Amino acid sequence: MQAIAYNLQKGITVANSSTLRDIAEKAGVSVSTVSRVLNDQPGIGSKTRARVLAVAQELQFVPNAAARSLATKRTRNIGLVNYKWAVPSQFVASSLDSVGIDEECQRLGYHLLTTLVGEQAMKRNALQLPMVREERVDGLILAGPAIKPSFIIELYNSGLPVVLLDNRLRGTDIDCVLHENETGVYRVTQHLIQEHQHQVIAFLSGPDTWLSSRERAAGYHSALAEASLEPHLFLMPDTTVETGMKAMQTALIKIPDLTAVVAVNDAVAVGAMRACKAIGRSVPEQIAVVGFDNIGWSELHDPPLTTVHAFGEDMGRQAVRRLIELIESDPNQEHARLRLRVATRLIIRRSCGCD
Amino acid sequence: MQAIAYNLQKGITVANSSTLRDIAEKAGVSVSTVSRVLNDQPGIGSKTRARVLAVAQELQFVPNAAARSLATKRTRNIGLVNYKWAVPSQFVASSLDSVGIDEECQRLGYHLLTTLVGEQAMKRNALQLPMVREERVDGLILAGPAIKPSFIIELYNSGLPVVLLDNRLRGTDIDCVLHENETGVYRVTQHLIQEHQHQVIAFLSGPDTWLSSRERAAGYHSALAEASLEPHLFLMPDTTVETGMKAMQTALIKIPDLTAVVAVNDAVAVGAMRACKAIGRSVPEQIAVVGFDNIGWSELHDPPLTTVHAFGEDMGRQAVRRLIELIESDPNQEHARLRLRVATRLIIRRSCGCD
DNA sequence: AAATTATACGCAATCGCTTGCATAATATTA
DNA sequence: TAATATTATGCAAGCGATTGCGTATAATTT
Repeated sequence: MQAIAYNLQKGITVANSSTLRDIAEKAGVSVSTVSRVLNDQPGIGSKTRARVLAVAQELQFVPNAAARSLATKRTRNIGLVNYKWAVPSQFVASSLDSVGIDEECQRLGYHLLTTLVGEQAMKRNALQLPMVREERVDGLILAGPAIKPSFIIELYNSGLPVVLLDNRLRGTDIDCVLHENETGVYRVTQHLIQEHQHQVIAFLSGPDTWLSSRERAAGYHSALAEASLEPHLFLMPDTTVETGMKAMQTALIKIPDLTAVVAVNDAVAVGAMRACKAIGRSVPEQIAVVGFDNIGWSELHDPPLTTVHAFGEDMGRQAVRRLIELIESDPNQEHARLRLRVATRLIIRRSCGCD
Repeated sequence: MQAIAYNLQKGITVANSSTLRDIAEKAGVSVSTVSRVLNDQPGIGSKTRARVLAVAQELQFVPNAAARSLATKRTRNIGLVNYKWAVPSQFVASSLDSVGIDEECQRLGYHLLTTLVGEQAMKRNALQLPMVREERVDGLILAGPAIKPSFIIELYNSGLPVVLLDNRLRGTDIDCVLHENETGVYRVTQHLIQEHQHQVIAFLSGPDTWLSSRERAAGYHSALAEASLEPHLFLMPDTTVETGMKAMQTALIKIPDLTAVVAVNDAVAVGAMRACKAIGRSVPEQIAVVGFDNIGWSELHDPPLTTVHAFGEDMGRQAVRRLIELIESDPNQEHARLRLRVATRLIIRRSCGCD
């Protein structure tokens, strides 16, 4: 093995980055002038301004976050609160949100503090969240339907800007960004009905306390109602593959002539397909199955899953934009509540019967 | 729909949390005394101490992070740098690390700043990372094998505490925490040889620049050498399902009598199985396939994947512990480099031929 | 040219907490 | 009991920014 020569110089710690004072001295002006120049404030002569800017450039000045925060009461950090699923695979769908969130933060010069909250943590007061208590964030994105209403309310009432991701709170005007759940499921259900002439279609739904479940169920219902078909709804306590399997088993027993299933998400859909396979019913020949989310694995399944693509990355981006809007807006000035919807797209593959 | 009544009081913004001064006045002592009490420093009478503590409790005092940082030059934030995969599904395996990282941070009173760096960002100097430039973190966890050596070196040389997760840099003494890659793959390969009498076994490896790939390949090699079998190594530019499929196709053509494959990770293994299915070779009857990671879906695959379980959560936890150790240790005092290995576990399912 | 209004800039306080040093209070020793 | 060593506390100067207010210059108006 050949030794690799890196230019190691640990210990020669990087020089402390320069301060406003350094710039001020070198440019022969006062600290406050420098501050004003660097913050694009008016009232500074163009000549001075140029000189200061030049020196700042030369010294590679970067403002110290702590000092700035202390003076301005703003951190330029935002917090992302995710639910800590007991089952790790549940994280999959939301990981894409994070990508969008991260990118948009970077783009807008914000930093992202993340944290997971479990059932345990949600029993305590939300203001006990470390990042909130210690005033480390200017605002929060609360992601997913599993964050408890009381938790949300506590944060919202504290005055901290908050936006909900993939969730909403009835009776409040908390901003949120959501998938077009209803339309998405409506379309895929309609597809089953119109293209494949299914008559007996079940819906495997998540908890009724989750907005996305309710809305997706609504989409299912309206598609069925439109075709005068009878709905069959199955509620599950969560939306994992395992739960999907169980629900599907129940469904198959309770509805002998079942020919199609729309699942509240892809994980459940996969579970449903496994259940079918387990009792020897082929998908999609005997039972059609469709999902929601379009997670990576849905394409690789056999048969490939027909599903509704959720643009998680865009959702994340929108949430960040809105949150920063709230943060930077004048808190005294009333602003309209915003509910953003991000469109979905039908992804036709084979599990619906298409080929 | 029934209206839901929440106790909304937006605008009644939470009272600014109390400061040292508030406590000092109420307790009739000086600010510095309060500070000393709250930081458990010696030299304060037990009586005063008790009184201060009581008042602090009563006022629900929480120190302001910005002020504290400004004074101490420490943030109690650590940064997590992840590689921004082009293919979203690549995120899956590392998502578990994050859980451990987050938990351990919370436990130790630190906060987690996360960011994704893509190829683009890695071309710039690592010190340009926003969270580093603005001194928002006390240390960094650099996760995954795709972070460029030059990037790592730049950070390390700056004196910022750094620990590598699932990666290592030859010729440096940068701390890292790693899976027991070699042992893990050695075992699973041995299993194929000893329990299933395979003689022609290929290894589908990731880029040779990735430590985990090299080490896993080494495990494969030593198991084969031990049994005097001839190795067949296939290198891939990345480790997605798609790449795995392609690599497997090549392998099947180049080695007609191939009977088993060990994949550098589960995604690749899934790709390999798909390739087999595509040309009608059954797994495990005609070709055995095993993986590494034990991601959620590996159990659900048909056949269920035999693999090596990687304890990602523990890795993350260890990384945090070590990083904080570095952060809080005296920077002048030399400390030994640490390379932590987290053991793996063989998960026998059906894709190897067991039942 | 004197008076008035703008324009540029500096002074100094402030944000909330830490910490070296001085000093008052108490305990120890001779 | 006086002298000395301890212990407990306060003062005040930072840390690195922002910002209200005052003032010397320059520009404008009579």
